Amino acid sequence: MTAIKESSTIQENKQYALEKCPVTFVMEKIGGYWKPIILWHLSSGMKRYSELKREIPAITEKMLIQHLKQLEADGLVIREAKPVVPPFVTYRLSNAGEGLLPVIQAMADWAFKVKDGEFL
Amino acid sequence: MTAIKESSTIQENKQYALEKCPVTFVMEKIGGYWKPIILWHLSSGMKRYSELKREIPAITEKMLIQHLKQLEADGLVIREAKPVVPPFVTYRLSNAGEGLLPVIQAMADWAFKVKDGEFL
DNA sequence: CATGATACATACTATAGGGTAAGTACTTGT
DNA sequence: ACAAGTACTTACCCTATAGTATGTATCATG
Repeated sequence: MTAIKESSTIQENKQYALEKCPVTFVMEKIGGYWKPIILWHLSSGMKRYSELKREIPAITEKMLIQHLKQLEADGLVIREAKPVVPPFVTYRLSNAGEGLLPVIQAMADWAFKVKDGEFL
Repeated sequence: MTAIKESSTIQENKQYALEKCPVTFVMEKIGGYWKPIILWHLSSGMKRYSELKREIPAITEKMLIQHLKQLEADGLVIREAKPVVPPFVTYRLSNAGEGLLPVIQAMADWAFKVKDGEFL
């Protein structure tokens, strides 16, 4: 039954969030600073690890690989490695990852509207 | 000119993010754990502070007021206080805040699709 | 035999965000 | 006189996230 304790932490309330707020469910997958940027760059197609590194110069390797792993674990991106040397590894969006593109697009639309002063 | 330093922190790259990734611009406004939940609850109309508190039982007063202030500062919600005692304060979405509803909706749609196994 | 390229891993530190607990101001009700 | 309700504020702590720096395996090439 996994009762919810009175003293509430984020961990303990994830179930609550899933039930009551699907938005938070999404934020758990693509929240944080770098994930949306990575997804944004993968939306234009499959990329090598080193390509992503070049296209997002500000990211550190630790952040890049860490978030790629998490996105993979969450089923949003697919990693494919060719057993050659030097390594050849590519990342691309899964079906679920592509399903996020409308979200990304809605965000981008809103951002541009704000910048164009459309809400003033 | 505010040149961008080589050693990059999130702060220093906010400009980059705004130019290159509108998604991050959105995350800066509604990222974090509680903001989307609050917006979600405000999407059904104007609410009193105490109503929000009741509807989101897991949130602490500190978090609630802190994020309401930030959302207000970002122009996403509008605060209205009646000069009575006990205080009567309401919060509602601004135009910009309502402009986020499609984003919220797109997120919710995706979350439900994931839960329904539509991407398997 | 050292260097470079690729795709990572790991140890440590710093900062931001969230959580706990308690206090404040003002007035009505008992 | 005291508690209760509303909308906060403040001080302190703790953890999750981000950043810095360095190390690893493999093979090709000079």
